[in-house]
Order: sequence, then structure tokens, then C-alpha cells
Amino acid sequence: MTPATSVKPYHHGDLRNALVEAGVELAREGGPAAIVLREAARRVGVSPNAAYRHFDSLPALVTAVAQRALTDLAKAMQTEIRRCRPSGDEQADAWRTARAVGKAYVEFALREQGLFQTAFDRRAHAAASDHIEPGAVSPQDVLTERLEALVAAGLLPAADMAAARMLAWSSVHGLALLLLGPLEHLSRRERKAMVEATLDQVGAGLLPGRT
Amino acid sequence: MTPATSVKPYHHGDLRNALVEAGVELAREGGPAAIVLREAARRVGVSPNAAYRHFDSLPALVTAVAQRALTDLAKAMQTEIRRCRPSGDEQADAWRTARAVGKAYVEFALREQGLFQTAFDRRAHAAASDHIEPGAVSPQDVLTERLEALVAAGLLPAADMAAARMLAWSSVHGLALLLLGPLEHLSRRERKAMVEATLDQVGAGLLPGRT
DNA sequence: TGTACATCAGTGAACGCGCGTTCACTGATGTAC
DNA sequence: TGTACATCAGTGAACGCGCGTTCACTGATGTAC
Repeated sequence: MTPATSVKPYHHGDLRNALVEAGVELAREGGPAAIVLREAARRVGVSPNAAYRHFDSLPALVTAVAQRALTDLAKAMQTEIRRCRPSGDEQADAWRTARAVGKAYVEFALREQGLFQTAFDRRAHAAASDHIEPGAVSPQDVLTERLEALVAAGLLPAADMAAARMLAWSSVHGLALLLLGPLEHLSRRERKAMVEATLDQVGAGLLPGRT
Repeated sequence: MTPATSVKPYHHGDLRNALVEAGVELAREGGPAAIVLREAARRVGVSPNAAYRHFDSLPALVTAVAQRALTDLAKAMQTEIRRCRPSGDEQADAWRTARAVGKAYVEFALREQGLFQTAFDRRAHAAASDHIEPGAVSPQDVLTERLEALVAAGLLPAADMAAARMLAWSSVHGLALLLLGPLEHLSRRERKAMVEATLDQVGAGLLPGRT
């Protein structure tokens, strides 16, 4: 009979996941540099070296956290697409969902600053993109999908895809980082206005005449 | 008579500046996190605690380095303006210099990755912007100046300044960071094409009909 | 022009800290027979 | 169904490291008289 109060089983059962979870929490609180192997182990309630059964080294853990952060961002973008009710007008819908994706990107960055920074941390990002888990969707994928919808709707010439991609991604990525950095003193209201204005401007640049 | 080979004068004479210089070098090599008080002192050839005559703590040194990085960036932008020979056509000149400023921003980021990151490091940037040295020009100042020239030339409605500012800054800042991060594998040629395409798109968004 | 002395700008040694990582180990689990 | 044993997943103690910072100090400088 197993005791009802099995306080600490010797075998954790899902330590790898628990460590990543703890790493995510640390990243949330202080960005990529705050991901500390000893602290993650501490939070899970396990000795520091237990982590080495599941990760070669600290960078391996950081990479796993970055991967999770990228997936979370992609999911947030997809959720925002789903919240757009189709109006029947293909062109209007294509633009509205594209806009929603941009907004979701910025909002995720503001809401999950530490995770966002971790997702795009130089070292972690490179390693995370190198071996993508099968089935995982990346933010880039979601953006590409939306641009393809714009092309399908006849709003964007197929030849302009690459340039549009860069403008859209750069603007939104830059906007997010400026709001988190040099413009962090802005009020919630001002911030919102900035986001809307920038998204409109991007739309104007991408789809002259529309919006 | 002073000995010709005064190897190590007891008093440095300009230690504060020398430490900032060393800090800049460290930032250049590894970004803001690489600015380490002990190492800066080591490079200047001085004992670690000597730094405390000139800086309250490590963050104070980091802030000073960030300030220098911001000034350097602003200078690089101004230099690029000066390289634009006026053509006499006010509108053409206003747009060309605005574009040059954006290009200089991205090129500085690519050339001086570590310094660029330090300039916009969350903590350091906030502190650096708080007490700006008199006479120091910031990147934001240079951008504003160029937008005002666009307004003066009649290319940009004065009412659109704020939104234009955001779009321009966000796009260029985001572009720089994407090229340093997720897109770091791009060839020099591809990178250049991305920069040109994005700047053109920003122009199209800002000044419909022009470019 | 000389001297006393306060002040400034350094030195050298040491502190405690938390980190990543390694070592030799032990308890739990699953499989072959 | 029972048992032997290899393997897996943890423990606990310790390592060396470099860091920021503090202490009590000393050599150089400049100023008042």
C-alpha cells in the first residue's frame, strides 16, 4: 500500500519538464540571464546535479526554455487569429487577422517581457531554431501564413512577400522592444495608441489604398 | 628631472575616463553583461577598488558606458547625414538624409553589436537617459531633426509626426535586432537587400507617392 | 623659497556569495530466468 | 510467482572560479603660511 502522504518520491517522474517549467518561471521574472540551473533545481525540490541527468549543461536548459517561449508566442498569435470572427469579406478578413497577429506579438512581449527576451536571446534562439521539435509552430510560421492569406486575397502581390515580411516583422519586433525599453515610461493609453498607429502605418506601407 | 621611463605613475590622471574606455571595449566584445568592474580595472592596470573613487558601484559604470554608446550611435547617424551632398532639391534632400539616418542606425548596430545592445540595455538605458550630459546628442534627437526636415519640405504632414516617428524608429530598431538575432545567418548581400527593402517600405508608408 | 599638513587617489589583502560542474554514492525500477 | 541483477534517477559533499565590495593602509599632490 502506497502511503497517502508520499511527500518526496525518490524518482520525480517528469523532472525534465519540471526543470523547464521552473526555467520558464525564472525567465519570466528576469529574462534569459535569470535562468540559473541551481535555482531551477531548488524550485523543483531536487539536488542541483540531478539536472545533469536531463541536460548536458546550463545552455541546454536555456535553449529548452527559449523553445517553449517561442511556442508560447506562436500560440498567442494563433489565439488572436481565432478571436477574429470571419465577416465573409475575404480581403477584410485577411487584413484583420494579419493585424491581429501583429498586435498579439506586441502584447505578448509586453505581458511576458522576460519570456519574450528569452525567446530572442542570441545564443538560445540560434540553438532553439537549429533543432525544432516536430509539430511545434514558430512565430515566423504564423506570420508567413497571414502574408499568404493577403496574397490569396489579392491584397499583396506575391512578389512583394519577402519585403512585406521584413517590414511587418521588423516594425512589430522593434515596436515591442522600444515599448519595453526607451519608451517604458509611457502610460497604458499612450502605449496602446502607439501600437495602433504603428500597425496602421505598416498596413499603409504594405497595402496602399487598403486599411 | 622626471625619469624618461615613468612606468607606472601612482596617480593615473584620468582614471574615470580610462575605466569607461575599458568598459566600452568590454561591451563591444560581449554586450552589457560583459562589463565587469574587476576586468575593466585590470585592463587599465589598476587595482579593482580604485574604481570606487570614480563610480559608486558597477551599475554606475555600466550607465556611463551606455551613455557613451548612445552618443556614438548619434554621431554615426550625423556623419552619414554629412556624407549626403545636397542636390538643391529640398524634398529629395530631406528624404535622402532621413533614409541615410536609418541606414546608419542599422549599420551601427551590425558593426557595433555589443555597444548597440548596451545602449539599449533596459537598466542602463533608463539611468543613462535620466541624467543626460549637457551637449550630448541622442539618436532620438537626430531622428526628430530629420522628420522635421521632412515636414519643412512639405513631404510629411506635421500632424503625422508622432506616428511617423514610431513607424520609422520601430522598423529600423526591429530590423537591426532581427538581423543580429534570428536572421544572423544571412549573407552580407542578403542583409543589404533586407535593409534597402525595409527602408524603402518605411518610405512608402511615410510618404505615399514619394521615394 | 621652504615647510606642515589636509586631502586626494591609489594599493593589497580579504570577505562572502552563488554559480556550474564533478565525484563517489545509493535508492528505486524493470527485466530475464 | 519469486529472485538476481543491470540500469536508471536521484543524493550529498565538495571543487574552483570570478565576482562586487569593504577594510585599513600609503604614496602623491596642492595649499596656507
